[in-house]
Amino acid sequence: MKKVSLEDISKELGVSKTLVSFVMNGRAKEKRISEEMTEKVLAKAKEMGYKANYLARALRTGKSNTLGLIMADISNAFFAKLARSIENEANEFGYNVIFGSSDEDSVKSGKLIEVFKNKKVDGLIICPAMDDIKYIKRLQKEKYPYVLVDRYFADVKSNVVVVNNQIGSYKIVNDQIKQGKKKIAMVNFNVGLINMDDRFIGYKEALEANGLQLDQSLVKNVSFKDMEKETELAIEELLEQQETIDTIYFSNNQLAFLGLKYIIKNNKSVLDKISICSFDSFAVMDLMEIPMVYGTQPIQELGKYAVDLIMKQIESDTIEPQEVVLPISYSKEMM
Amino acid sequence: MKKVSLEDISKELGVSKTLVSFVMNGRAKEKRISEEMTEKVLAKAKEMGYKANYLARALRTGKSNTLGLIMADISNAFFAKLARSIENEANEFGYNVIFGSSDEDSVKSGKLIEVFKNKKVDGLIICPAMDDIKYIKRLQKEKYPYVLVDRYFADVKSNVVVVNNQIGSYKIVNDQIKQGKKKIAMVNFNVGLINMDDRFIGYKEALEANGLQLDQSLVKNVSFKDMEKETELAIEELLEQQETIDTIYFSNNQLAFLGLKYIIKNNKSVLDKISICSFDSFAVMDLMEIPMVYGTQPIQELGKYAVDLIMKQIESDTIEPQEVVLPISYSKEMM
DNA sequence: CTGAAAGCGCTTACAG
DNA sequence: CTGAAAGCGCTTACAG
Repeated sequence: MKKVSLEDISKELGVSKTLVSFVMNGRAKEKRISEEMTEKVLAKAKEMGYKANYLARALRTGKSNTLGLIMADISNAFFAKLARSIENEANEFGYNVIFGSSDEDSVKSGKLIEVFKNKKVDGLIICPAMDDIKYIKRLQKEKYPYVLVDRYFADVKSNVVVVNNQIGSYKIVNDQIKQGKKKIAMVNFNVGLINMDDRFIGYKEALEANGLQLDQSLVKNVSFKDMEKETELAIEELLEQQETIDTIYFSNNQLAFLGLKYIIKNNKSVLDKISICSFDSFAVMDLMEIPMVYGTQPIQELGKYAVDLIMKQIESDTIEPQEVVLPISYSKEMM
Repeated sequence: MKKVSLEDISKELGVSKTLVSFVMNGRAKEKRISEEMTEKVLAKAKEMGYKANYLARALRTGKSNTLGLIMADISNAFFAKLARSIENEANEFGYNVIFGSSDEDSVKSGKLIEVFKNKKVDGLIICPAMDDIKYIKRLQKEKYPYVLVDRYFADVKSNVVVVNNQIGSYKIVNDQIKQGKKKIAMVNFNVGLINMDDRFIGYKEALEANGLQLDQSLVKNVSFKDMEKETELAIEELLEQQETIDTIYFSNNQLAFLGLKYIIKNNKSVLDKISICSFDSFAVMDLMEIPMVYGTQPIQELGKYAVDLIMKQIESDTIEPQEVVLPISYSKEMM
């Protein structure tokens, strides 16, 4: 392991740590340290293979140049891409990212928040689980820099970066109706997350706006824990009423994936009669033979804005919480 | 932000920091601190909302309880799943993970290694890019705990966790031949990575073992940087000779995805004549109408073994480098 | 232009 | 059983 410290260099050179520190941090000019001294220090540092210990610096300055990222599950394509986008933007500011997955479990996210704070991350980017509101409130009170991505809480004024779930959902469902569909089923997450709720509201409003009745038997809710099984069950139940259904609308990519998988395996021909649409896309949707309508979230932008908002907070102590709402795009022209 | 320190508690209670530290670290019994004292400290700590500053602890103990993870690109499904597996296993040991993507660029991975080391991660898990061997050699010399995943270098004895690329590849190609295919094209990465090389070797050996000639015009190499364009070009060139081809074999999931996308868009019918197979799978392969043979890597195990190997190194200073080679599984029974 | 010294918040020999 | 003190490796007022 490395062990050359500032002190080692200063001793070698018979100068103070202060001087070496200034030089190593590029403050030589500012501190009016002579050119030759600067050169000498730099040369010696290189020769000895000096590398600053960021931990020590962080302890002293209170800045770790590390961001904490908490998502439901980094192995999910949406979050994986989000993580990458956040990583890239964080790098632009000289930051690294430490991450953790909550599995939509508030106990886990609570622990992650705690640990990351104690590791002195300069800010937290969180895709909060349902019951995380208590932690978020505390962060808000402590003025700890954080930003919520993908989901948020109506009760806490936060820095937030999300897509417009309601409008996006409305458009997709409205498009189905305009195409003549009248019995549109929805498979949704029941994790109590506002983004999922909004997608449901968009669905409902599209129905209403077109004079259609909301039929609760066409709305299926699925939990995170038993996602696969419950999605399959939901599909089964829906297919039992298949004469009365002409569209199945999935509220996110995972549900769409699981649902389609089940349909294709067990009852593929039903796809001739029933349209599929999804709020969210998964990678190869458009490689499949099944025509589908789906939204695509601007993940790059979500990540970029999230980091930018964190940085603003880190740089200036108090800023008014900002809400960034981005539009989603669609797989084909819709009205 | 938090600011309650050990000292604050010790002052409140009129005891020493030492005592408080022992109690907070659960060493009260061991240090024979009285029950009541222990209780008092714990109560006060809770009351004041004390949280240990891990940075300070790390600086003092030399252990940060953080692992550095460097992959080509965390947004790639393979690496995303690997990251998750590593996260889970690291958590078991009380560790967190800081990550970075190299984009197969050795300059980037070099920087990441440096930064993570200076942030004092206790170990590095690396999916090395082609020219990373120089960094790996240095880590080896410094006895810095690290493990290579997915790829390795024949020149440096390292802790390594990989799949058996050569055998896996052999089996897939051999299976095609047994099914009567004679003209098997391969689309491969030319990033100079040993895992990719091994997949090519497996391909070659399967041909040879079956008395078939290697035809270089059927082997297409693609770079990481222009992956999409070059894959499309490769497919185009292969399809020009389509009378002479009966299988296209992709050496990883990304190439398979891009290649299939292009084929489906531009020349779907060709799939009636040409079989597709892939070393690696992507999520929805088996939802597609196209029959495919593909391998599936034991990603969970890769991550688990990687962390376990790192932990062994962290716990005992010197261990003999170990190589863990895991088998891949296949989408259907093969001979 | 340069240095001595304090301090960030811990842990851990050492001493009693 | 408990405490005073050193030290991890930095940065930064303060002084000259």
